[in-house]
Amino acid sequence: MASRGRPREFDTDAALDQAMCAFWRHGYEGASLRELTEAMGISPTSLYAAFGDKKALFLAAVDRYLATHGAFTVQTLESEPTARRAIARLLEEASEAYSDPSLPGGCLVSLNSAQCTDRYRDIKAALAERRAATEAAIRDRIARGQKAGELRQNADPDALAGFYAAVMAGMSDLARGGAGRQKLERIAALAMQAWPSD
Amino acid sequence: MASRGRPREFDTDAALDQAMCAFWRHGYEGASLRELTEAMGISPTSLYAAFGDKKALFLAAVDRYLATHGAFTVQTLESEPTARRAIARLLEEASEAYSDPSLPGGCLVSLNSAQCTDRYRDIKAALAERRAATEAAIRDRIARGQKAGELRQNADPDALAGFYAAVMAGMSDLARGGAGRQKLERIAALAMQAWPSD
DNA sequence: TTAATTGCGGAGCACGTGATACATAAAAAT
DNA sequence: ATTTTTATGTATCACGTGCTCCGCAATTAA
Repeated sequence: MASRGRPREFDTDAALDQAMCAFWRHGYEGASLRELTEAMGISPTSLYAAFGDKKALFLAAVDRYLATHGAFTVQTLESEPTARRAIARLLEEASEAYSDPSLPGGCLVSLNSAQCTDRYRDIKAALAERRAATEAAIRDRIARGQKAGELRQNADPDALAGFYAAVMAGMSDLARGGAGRQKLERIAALAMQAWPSD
Repeated sequence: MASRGRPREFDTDAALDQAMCAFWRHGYEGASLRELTEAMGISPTSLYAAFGDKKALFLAAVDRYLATHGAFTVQTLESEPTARRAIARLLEEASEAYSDPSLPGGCLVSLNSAQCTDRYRDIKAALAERRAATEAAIRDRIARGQKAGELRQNADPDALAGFYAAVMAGMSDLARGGAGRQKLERIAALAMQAWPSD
């Protein structure tokens, strides 16, 4: 490999983590270049050389988020034996993750979907894509359980997925407003009452 | 009355309606002075003379919203005979209101609670206050129904209110992302499955 | 040693923001 | 009529934004 010129004086991944936190805390537009560079510990020049522009940095931070703090969604859906237990644990994991006092609170993707202005339609589109992917993953997991005979045949995986996606969005929203883990867990428990028995 | 000097050349209420729409569409920070003045059809000077500053205009627009498009919440909670029917219709009304194609979509208060940056803490606080009031109204309606024997005694009005507030926030969020009335109504119907029978 | 390549920091650019100063216009009070 | 009060339009202001230019430092290639 042996890069030619002067080597980087900062760790790209560590800097990206800091950028992710800044975007998580203040949103895409709310996180100014000044805040970003200060959090990352680098100068604007280095930021643009390493990541392109603010938009590209944000998208990289979103991917980073989905690979770390947001990874529980896909993982949980895969790791439980039944659809019902998968959704139940998904909501429990969300309750814990969204209310973690050592983190900005809520879901980075949900928050930025709501926060981001129409001015940046490509970013909104990218975020909408991720959310749609999550909802699709929920739907697929439910449909799989239905095929396995866990749910009654007239249950609607699409409607259920929409419902649980809305609940998670609402949980993220409330968490951002200061709701604690216990409150989120109560919401999660009540949401499971909507599960079609038999 | 007989105001002393030169009379206004524009209708204050009509201008406020336009400002409300602009804030609803683009959020507090996203609605620039230029957009506001163009929508309201007045100059910056007139705006500041009539409403104070951007912050005061926004708060006035929020009150206007709650008195018009957002009035269905309180009204519905009061006008139905049982708590269950009140909540059910609340969600149905929200499905319709949030997905109205002739309006910006979602709830102005929810959206701005999520959109508004930490930079404007007083605005966030004012919005949080309104949301808390709505959740309290839901809780009170449920508690009233419980006292009337509609719900079983071990039901938790506080938890239920948190749940339905979260569902409404999620519905507003999804509506903003383009979800139609049918999708919201399915969410509403599933949310009612969480209602404690007997 | 010399040249080429790449990263770094500070200064600063063009632009959009919320908000205002100023002169003028239109009404009531004297 | 003259003065006083209020509203309006234009032309800005100071500031923060995302972003870049330029001179220099640090490394490899020849």
